[in-house]
Amino acid sequence: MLRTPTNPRSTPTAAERSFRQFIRTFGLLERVMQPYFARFGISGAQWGVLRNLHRAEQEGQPGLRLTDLSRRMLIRPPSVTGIADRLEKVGLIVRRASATDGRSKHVALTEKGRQLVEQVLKVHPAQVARVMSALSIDEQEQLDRLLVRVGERLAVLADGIGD
Amino acid sequence: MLRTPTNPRSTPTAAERSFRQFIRTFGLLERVMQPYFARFGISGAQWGVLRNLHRAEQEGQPGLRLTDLSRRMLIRPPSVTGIADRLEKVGLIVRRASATDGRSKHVALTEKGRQLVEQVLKVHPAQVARVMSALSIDEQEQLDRLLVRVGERLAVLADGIGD
DNA sequence: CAGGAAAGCTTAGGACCCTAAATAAACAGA
DNA sequence: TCTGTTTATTTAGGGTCCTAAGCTTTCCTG
Repeated sequence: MLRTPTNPRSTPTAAERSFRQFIRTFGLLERVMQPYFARFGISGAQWGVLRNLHRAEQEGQPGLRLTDLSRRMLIRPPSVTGIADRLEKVGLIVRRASATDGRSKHVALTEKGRQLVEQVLKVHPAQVARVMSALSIDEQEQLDRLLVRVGERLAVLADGIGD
Repeated sequence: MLRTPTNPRSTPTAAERSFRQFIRTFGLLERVMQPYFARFGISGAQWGVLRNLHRAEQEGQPGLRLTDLSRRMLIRPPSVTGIADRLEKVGLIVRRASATDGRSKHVALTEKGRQLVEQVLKVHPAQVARVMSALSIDEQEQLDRLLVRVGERLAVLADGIGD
């Protein structure tokens, strides 16, 4: 009844271990970030929208289409619709019809939204550092490079799905 | 209107880059794994339950409590309840009252569930390898070590949440 | 040997992600 | 120009995760 040498359970490969650890660590990250964002009354996904709108503003774009947000955040358009609905309901963003394209809607920060983003930005770098300071700068760069490589592979695999 | 040297946007730190890349890469992973599991009619979370039950069986445990699953999968008990509900509805697992503790319920694979797990296990290592083969074995081990360290830090941070 | 604390599970409600399909507008080629 | 395709958004429905709160059973301490 004890494990035998031929039992695959006894020798997980490096691929299996890193794969599992990746999923595990991400779960923990969500556990930490959710209460952090909750302090500001938002969720992680909502922060993603707000931050992207803020960046766009700083680059001279007064707003973004929902499709742009979808592409930047790597989520599907229906997911963006839902997040935008909730942010609009609490007055952090506004939806406006595009002047040039009757199909699309632009989404932009309200003054209230802008202020919230700036409030979060005051502490956000410290929060990110708090998490990543488990690693040295060199190791952070190493991790980044490894994840970029895995990400590129995943992008290829994700593409090949719609057969 | 152009970026100035003092604009934080111009110099993301290694911490910020690796943090962002981690979230980004995980999103891509889900995008790839979801359709993969869908081929078997299950979700990633459901696979997590089935695989844990299968492992428990191989170690001589005929079933697991919902709380055990919650701890192994790093998710809260109510989430396990939902997943178990759906797996039970399609006949892949069964819930049974514990003989020794009136509070808890044991969950176990049905024959149908066991067969599904074995079917998935036939191709799963290859799928994991397909993703992780973006890295050499050495790099996979490096990634694992880095993620373990970040995970340990996150576990500490997650603990300190319930002030 | 009570009565309160802790443990295990579930329900309720909110936010998120996805796919599939419905609109509506823009585009493009015959 | 007219029709067929593509693009942008939304709706509908399923599955996951969370917190808060309720119920039952067990544990433990006075």
